[in-house]
Amino acid sequence: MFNEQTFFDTLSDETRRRLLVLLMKEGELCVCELFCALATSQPKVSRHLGVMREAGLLGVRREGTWVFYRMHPQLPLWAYRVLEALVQGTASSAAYAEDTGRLEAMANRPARCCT
Amino acid sequence: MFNEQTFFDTLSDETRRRLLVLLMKEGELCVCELFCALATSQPKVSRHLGVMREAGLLGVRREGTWVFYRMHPQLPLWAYRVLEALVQGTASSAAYAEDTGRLEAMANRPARCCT
DNA sequence: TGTATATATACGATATGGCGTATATAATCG
DNA sequence: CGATTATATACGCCATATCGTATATATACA
Repeated sequence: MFNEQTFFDTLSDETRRRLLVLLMKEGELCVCELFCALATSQPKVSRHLGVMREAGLLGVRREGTWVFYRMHPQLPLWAYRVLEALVQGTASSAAYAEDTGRLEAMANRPARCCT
Repeated sequence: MFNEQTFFDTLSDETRRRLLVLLMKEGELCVCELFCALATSQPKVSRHLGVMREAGLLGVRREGTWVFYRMHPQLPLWAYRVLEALVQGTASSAAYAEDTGRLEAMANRPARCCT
């Protein structure tokens, strides 16, 4: 079940907020797309995704060797509204533009993943 | 100016969230009302209020020896929406009911303060 | 079965944040 | 000014979270 404290702990980390904004906007992304978009290391992103999955924030789907993450379909409405407000607040930021820029610049995703 | 990281750091603490919800609902409260409502110590509440004031989340008004806190009037819209969603998520919680219960049970506030 | 790719986890080090207690500041009033 | 009430800050302690690096797991494919 969903815990308020855990939810806000999640939001207190910038990396996790960037991941959440991307997933809110793009719908579903694989791990390699996410750490490419954020220009950071794979273990770092995996750890943060794991935290959010255990917190009930994210849903996961495996397809071959790729793992796709998305927002959890049964997220409480109030939590979803918090995230929508976060997306709104982030929309015009330079950091978000850079993240989406790298995501869109990534060739053949996820078929030929970054390394 | 308003910092996103600082804002979410604020929300990661339960005491601060309880204070924010009370201020969102009640509009303006003095320090003694707040630490009575939360049934906790005065220094603890003062420190958290100070953190939120410096973060640009709260406005302050002094009246004699009392200090009244309220939500900052120029809070960014997206941040206000986050807080509205938090209020919604908290509305039916037992903790919130207890906080408001203690606040309303407090006699002659703020004229004759607790202790 | 062996290798390669994608993802997850373990571990030690470091940094940060919250707490309780004590004390300092600020304002009122006699 | 001295005392009282209300609020703010200082300090030391402890718990937790994040990071980088290394390694483990899982799947696909030759």
